[in-house]
Amino acid sequence: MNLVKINKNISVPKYKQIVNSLEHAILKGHLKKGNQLPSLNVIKKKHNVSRDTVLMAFNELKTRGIIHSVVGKGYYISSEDVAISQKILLLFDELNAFKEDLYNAFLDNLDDNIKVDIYFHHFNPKVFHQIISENVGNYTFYVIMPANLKDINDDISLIQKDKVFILDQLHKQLNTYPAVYQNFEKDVFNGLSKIKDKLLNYNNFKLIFSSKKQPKGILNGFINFNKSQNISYQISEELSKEDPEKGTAYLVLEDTHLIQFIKGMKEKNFKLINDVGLISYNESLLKEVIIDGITTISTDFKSMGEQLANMVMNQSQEQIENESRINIRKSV
Amino acid sequence: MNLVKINKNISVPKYKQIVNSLEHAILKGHLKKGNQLPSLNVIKKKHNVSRDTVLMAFNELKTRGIIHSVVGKGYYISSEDVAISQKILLLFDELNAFKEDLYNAFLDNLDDNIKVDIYFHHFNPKVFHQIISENVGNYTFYVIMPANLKDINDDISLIQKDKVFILDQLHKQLNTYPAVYQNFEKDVFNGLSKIKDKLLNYNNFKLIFSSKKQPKGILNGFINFNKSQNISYQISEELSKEDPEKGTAYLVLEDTHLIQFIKGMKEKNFKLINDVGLISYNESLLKEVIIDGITTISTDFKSMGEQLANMVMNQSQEQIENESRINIRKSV
DNA sequence: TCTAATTTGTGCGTATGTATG
DNA sequence: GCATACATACGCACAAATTAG
Repeated sequence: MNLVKINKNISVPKYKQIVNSLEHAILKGHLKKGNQLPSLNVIKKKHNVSRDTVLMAFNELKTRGIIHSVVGKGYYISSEDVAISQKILLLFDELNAFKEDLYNAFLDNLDDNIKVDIYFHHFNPKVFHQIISENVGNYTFYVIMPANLKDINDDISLIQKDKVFILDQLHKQLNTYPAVYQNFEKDVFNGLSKIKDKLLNYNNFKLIFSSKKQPKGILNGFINFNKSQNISYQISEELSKEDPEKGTAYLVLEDTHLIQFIKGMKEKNFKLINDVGLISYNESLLKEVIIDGITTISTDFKSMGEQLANMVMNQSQEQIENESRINIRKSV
Repeated sequence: MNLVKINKNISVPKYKQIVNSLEHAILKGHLKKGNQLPSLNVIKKKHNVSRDTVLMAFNELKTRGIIHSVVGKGYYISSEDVAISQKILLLFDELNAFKEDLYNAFLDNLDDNIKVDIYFHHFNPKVFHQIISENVGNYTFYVIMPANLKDINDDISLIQKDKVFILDQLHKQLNTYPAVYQNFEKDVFNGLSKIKDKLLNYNNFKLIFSSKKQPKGILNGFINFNKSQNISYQISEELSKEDPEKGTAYLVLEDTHLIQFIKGMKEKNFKLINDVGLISYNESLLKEVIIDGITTISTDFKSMGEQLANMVMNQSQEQIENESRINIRKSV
């Protein structure tokens, strides 16, 4: 068992590398309370470092109460409570309102000694590549939201495998990584199924879907639901001038389209439920009080953050399907 | 391998020649991420230049994020992207929806070769201190949103003075720094003045103000306005069970209170304008379509981001008062 | 534990050329 | 022509971190 690893070519000081590798060995259970450490001279010889360098490392561990020394005998593990300060790289797609709940829930459920740095790839593969390649080796864990980016497997595989966690969209290529992901197809299908009676009152169901940013699962869930219920449906990138059309229900993904829809409704003097139906994607505070409340199908961002935090801290390798909820209100 | 070339007879400054030749070496693949550079003294001796000249070159590369240094060890390549000309540290208070417009406008108006890293201090002075002290010397510019944090002058003064820009709240202690700031007192006073006729229809005006997070200027502007118009007013930390009260206008700062207010209104069967008045602080997409639109007084976050970008790129040392708008709708 | 060598980081003083008004 | 500011360059001294012997 090689407890200590030293690379003299990197910028991390040698004594710190010794500390780090011993901490790691304790964390992995290779060193237990009461175990004797290799002597100063053994490490010195084996790794070609100065005796003082090893001593510096041991002194740091001693002042932190993790090891103790017995004169004439050696150094022994006195506590397995290493509490090493961990750093997490959190790579989001973009900064938007929905990140707030997720990020705050993640931080709230992490230990205080864990530091989180946020980066954004803005759906740009080059930016993604650069962020990963420049930070590989600098963090304890890497939490990555790939969004709709494909062909990022090469980048991610630069990182030590058991340090990676995937968030939100879990593509097939990333299927081997632990993840807290959203099953969009199921979320939409199940959400819509819960209000299928209401939806059957409309003679058409329209999805406003911009394929650039949104996960394809939403599209599939929408189509599957309509086929299963024999509902006639349409898919469109944007709201057209004719929208909202009487007798039609709408599933609207972006809030800008939501606004546009409601304005159009007011112009035409349409009433929700009576004339048109409206479902919005992803919950936000204010949707509860728009008109008589807008029905939303939404990722539970708070639970996503909580589960992610637990997963990272326990170094669990599961793939957890995160919840989605439908908030049924008087809009459909 | 000769990484550095200096010709003292040409007009290009020596330190720039060092920068150029190192960039060239990275482009040619002679220097890779993690490689150690020759030490200051080695280059000094070999090329017969001053140690300060080499230091100047290394400092430029450091603020661009291309190399980093470790005291007692040396300089190391941290990024092979030599196209990056500047790196900016952007220190926000917290991640929330309002940062979206600001951040995107900032990025859109910056040159492509400028990199921006985001940090959050979460209103915690210790976190603030740590972020500053860990990153001093590593960035070309530092954009800081102090929020309501006081006693951060010592931290900020660790940074070279002409590299600092202050955002949003400009306290007296930070008065000497360039800034894009909000004059909250004026924003509120002027905003309210524009609808004073409407406000005079109510017999009381209430501000829901939580002193922990919100800038005091809002409070002052509110009080000044009411005194100038002889309007009776109240200030409260939370909405009480009696709220909303008939005949009273409300200025509500947080969206959670906004929701609470509207729910209370519906329970009591109150109508906006007829029974109560409502003004919300800071614009967001959906407020336009809540009931018949909610009047908002709002910082113009987009313009804030634009002005900030111009300011940083021109290294302008002004203090710019950013606009605020009142969006008059049918809620008061 | 002590000494020594090497490294970066910082501050101060000085000198020179160049651009600006 | 003169005064001023700024960028460039050099030299020296000392502090703090790293590593060796």
